[in-house]
Amino acid sequence: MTTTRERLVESARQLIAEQGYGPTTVAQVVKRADAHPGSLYHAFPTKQDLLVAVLENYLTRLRPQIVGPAWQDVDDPIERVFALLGLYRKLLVQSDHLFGCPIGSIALELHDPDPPVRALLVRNFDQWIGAVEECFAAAVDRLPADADPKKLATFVLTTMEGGVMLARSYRSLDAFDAAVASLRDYIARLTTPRTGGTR
Amino acid sequence: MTTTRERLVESARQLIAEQGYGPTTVAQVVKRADAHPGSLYHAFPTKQDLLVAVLENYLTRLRPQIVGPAWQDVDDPIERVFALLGLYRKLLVQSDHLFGCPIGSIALELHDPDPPVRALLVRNFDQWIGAVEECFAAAVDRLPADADPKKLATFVLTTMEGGVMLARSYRSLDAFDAAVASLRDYIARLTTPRTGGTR
DNA sequence: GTCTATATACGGATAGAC
DNA sequence: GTCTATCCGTATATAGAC
Repeated sequence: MTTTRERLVESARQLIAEQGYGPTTVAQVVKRADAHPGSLYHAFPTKQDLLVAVLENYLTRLRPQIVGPAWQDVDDPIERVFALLGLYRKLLVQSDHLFGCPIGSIALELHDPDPPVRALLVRNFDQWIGAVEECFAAAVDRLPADADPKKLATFVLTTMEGGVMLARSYRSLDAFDAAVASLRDYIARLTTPRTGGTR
Repeated sequence: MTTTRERLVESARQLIAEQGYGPTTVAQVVKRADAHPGSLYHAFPTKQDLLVAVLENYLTRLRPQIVGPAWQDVDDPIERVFALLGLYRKLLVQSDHLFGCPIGSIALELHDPDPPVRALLVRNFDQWIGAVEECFAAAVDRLPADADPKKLATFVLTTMEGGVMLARSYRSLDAFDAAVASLRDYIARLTTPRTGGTR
């Protein structure tokens, strides 16, 4: 059983992911949720309040919807990093290269978001970085002594965000794959120092 | 001496960079260009035609406005890669972390751009990658035999785009610096194999 | 707390004189 | 090719009955 409020947030989440925040109208949200304008404005006085709820919802979805499935059959911490990137690749394939990271898309669409929105974007990025940071932290014994798990996790995020951006623009996985392959090469050189070179 | 058309494109370019494409209104463009609606619609029948002109304009600006200044005092091809990233860092500092790559921002704002727009986004990305690819091509003798200059250049672009995205969201250079430092570490390990590890 | 109907503002685009 | 004035659709948000 779902409440009207839950259906509104879910509808808004989908529409914003598909079209962006600006182009998504409250009328569309109301229609997809099979609700009415009065109900929406009762739960969310402004459109931005709805966006805040969507961004809070993404915080609760990262582990069960993204990280969990990606790590389902992968135990090695370093491989989990690339399993996560592999999931984004799968989403690109499934969507015919239309997929975009919803957080990254909102972050770039809104050039100067109001503080509550920006704070939630930051929390979403922090959570993603934190998940990847766990992997590198679990593999510290295979990394150089001066390696910084959080720094590496941030690098993984920039690679994902940049890769998804280019995949959608090029309608091709080439750039995404090139970036991820380079990242894999880097991590391989980090984890197995002094033996690479010829592969 | 500038034509009305040139002033319109320049005004649109600035406003779109500041606010995004959707939020920029033709009324704003006309006002900043000190022109009138009739003139704009004479030169650009639709708002999208104006966007196309802006994206074509960016193609002509990359070398003189971005790449040229970044490489002014840098001859080493590998250092030129990081000088270019350094310029983006400078733009972030100067703008109090509000800067965003205009091409990347438009690419993510428009979830499914019309073909002429998408083609121009691709040409802009291609041109950026091409400039960095030149650097790696000029340094092939210092790279592993199987290194691919274009692949590396694409990786640099994802790092820049992801880094700029995070810098603007966090209002901080930390994530940008972490990504660029990781990239530098990678390139260092590529160019000086079998000697790294302790730095 | 849900619904219908609507106010109010603003956007892109156009008309037509000059 | 430039200007003034304006149309028309649509968007957020509100009013107020139930």
